[in-house]
Amino acid sequence: MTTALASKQLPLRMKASFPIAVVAKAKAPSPASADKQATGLDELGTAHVVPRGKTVAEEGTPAEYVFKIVSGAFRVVRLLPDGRRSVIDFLLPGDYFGLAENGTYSHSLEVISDASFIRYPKGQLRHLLDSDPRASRRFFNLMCEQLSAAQGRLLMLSRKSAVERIASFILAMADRSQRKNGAIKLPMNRADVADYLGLTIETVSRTLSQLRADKVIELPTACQIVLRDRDRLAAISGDN
Amino acid sequence: MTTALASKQLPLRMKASFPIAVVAKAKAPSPASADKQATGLDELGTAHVVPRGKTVAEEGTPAEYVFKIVSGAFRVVRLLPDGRRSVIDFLLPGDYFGLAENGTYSHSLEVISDASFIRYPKGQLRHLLDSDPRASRRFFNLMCEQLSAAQGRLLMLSRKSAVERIASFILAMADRSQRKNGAIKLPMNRADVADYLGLTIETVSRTLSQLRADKVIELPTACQIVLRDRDRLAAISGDN
DNA sequence: CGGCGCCTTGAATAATATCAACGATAGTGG
DNA sequence: CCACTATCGTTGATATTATTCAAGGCGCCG
Repeated sequence: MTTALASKQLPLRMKASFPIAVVAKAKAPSPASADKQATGLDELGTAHVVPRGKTVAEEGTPAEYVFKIVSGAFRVVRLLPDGRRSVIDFLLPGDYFGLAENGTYSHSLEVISDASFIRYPKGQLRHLLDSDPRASRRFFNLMCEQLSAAQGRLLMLSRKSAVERIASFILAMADRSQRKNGAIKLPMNRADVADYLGLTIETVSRTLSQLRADKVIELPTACQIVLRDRDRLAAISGDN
Repeated sequence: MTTALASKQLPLRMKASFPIAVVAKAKAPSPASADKQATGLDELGTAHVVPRGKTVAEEGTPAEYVFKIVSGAFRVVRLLPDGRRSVIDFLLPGDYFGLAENGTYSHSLEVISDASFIRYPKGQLRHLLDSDPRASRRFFNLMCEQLSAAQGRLLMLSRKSAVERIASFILAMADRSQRKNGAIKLPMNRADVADYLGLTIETVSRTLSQLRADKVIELPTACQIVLRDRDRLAAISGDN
C-alpha cells in the first residue's frame, strides 16, 4: 500500500520544456498491400517524444493505439481499486504495447526515462494483420514471446523468494538493459522494481544490500549494478 | 517444496484399461485453402481420450503439437529445478495448449480429470495460420485472451493476499467450471489450487474454512463450493 | 548551499510457510 | 457389502519471511 501510493504519481518536476511532440509524420498512408518493409507497418505510425513521468496510455481509456518503443524506457502498470500497484512489464526499444488490449486499455503505459515511440492506430494495424501474412506472422510471434515472458513471471511470483526474484531480475536486466562502463544501468527506481517483483521497496533495498555484502554484485550508484559473480547470481536465481 | 514434491507425480492407479487412444481420425488432409469450417483446422487433428494423471505433453520435450481441450480438465505445470511447482493455468473444454510453445515445451500438460482433446501437428497449424487469414485472426485473438489472463494473474500474484486470491479464484471458477446442483465443482485438488495461487495447501484449506465460517461460501464436499454471498466474495476479491 | 526525493537500515509486527497430527473420503480387495 | 488403506484435507503450534513503521543518510537539482 505504501509502495503503491508512494509511487502512484511520481511528482517529477515536469517543466513544459519537454512536451509530447510529433517528431516525424510518415508518408501518405498506403492501402497496405505491396509492402517491401519488414512489416509494412512503419508508414502507418507517427513518431512521438515524451518526457519522464508522462502517462502515454491510461488504464480504462479507449484502446485506440498500439505503441512501438523507439528509445528510453517505459513501465506497464496496473492498479487495484485500493491503489496497490503492479508493474506488469518494463518496455525497452523494440518492444510493443497495446497489441492485446481490447476495447479499453487494461494497463497504463508510463515513461520512466525520456523516451520516444511510434504510435499506430489500432484499426489500421488490424487491417494490416488481416491483409499481410508476413506482418500477421511477425506479430503472432511477438505475442508468443510476450505470453512466454508473462508465464515465466507467473512462476517467479508464485514460487520464488525475494532473493531469487532479485537475482532473476538482475540477470534479465543484464541482457536487456543499457551498460555504462561495465555496469548495468537501471532506468527504473526501487518502487518500480518492487511493484514489478511483488515486493516492497524496503525488501528490494535490503536484498540488494545483502547481495552486495555477499560480494555477488556491486552498487556504484543506486541505479547501477555491476555483476561480480554472475554464476553465483544465476545459482541464486533458482532457474537452471 | 512440500507441495511440489507431494503433487509432482500423482500415483494414480492407472490400470491399462484407459490408455490414450485415437478415437476419431479426421478425413484426408486438405491443402488448407478453401475452408468452410470455423477455423479450417478441425480436419488436421486427431482426437484422443486420456485418463486422470496422464501427462499429455512434457516440459522440455520437443513441442510438436498444439492441443485443443474437448472434455475434462487439465493443468499446465512448470517446475523449478529444485521441484517447486507452479500451475500456470487450468484448461477446460475449448481451451488450447501449446500455441506459444516454441522448440520445446516450457510447460507440462497434465490431465486432472478423465479428459479428451484434439491434437494438431504444429507445423500444419503454422501453415494454416500463414495461408488462412480467418484462422490467423482467430488464433491471434486467442493469444490476446491468454496474454490478458496471464497479466491479470500477475497482478494477483504480486499484490493480492491469500483471501483475495482465493476469492478471485472461486469467482473465476464459478464462471468457467461445471455446476452440480448449484455447487461449483472443482476438478482440481488443494495442491493444484495452492500451486496455482502461489500459496501452500494449508493456507488454501484454512482460507476456505475461514470463508465458510464467515458464511460467504459453503463446502458440501472438499471439491464443491456453493456461493452464499457472491457480492461479499467479490468485495473480498479486491478487483472492482 | 539547501531542500526534496529516493534509498537504506533498524526494530516491531503481521502474514504465510512449515512441521506435525488427526480426520475424512474414496477406491480396493476380501 | 464392508472393512482396509492410501490419499487428501483440515487444524493446531511454531518458525520464517516479508511487511510495516520509523528514522536517518545520500545525492541531485535548483
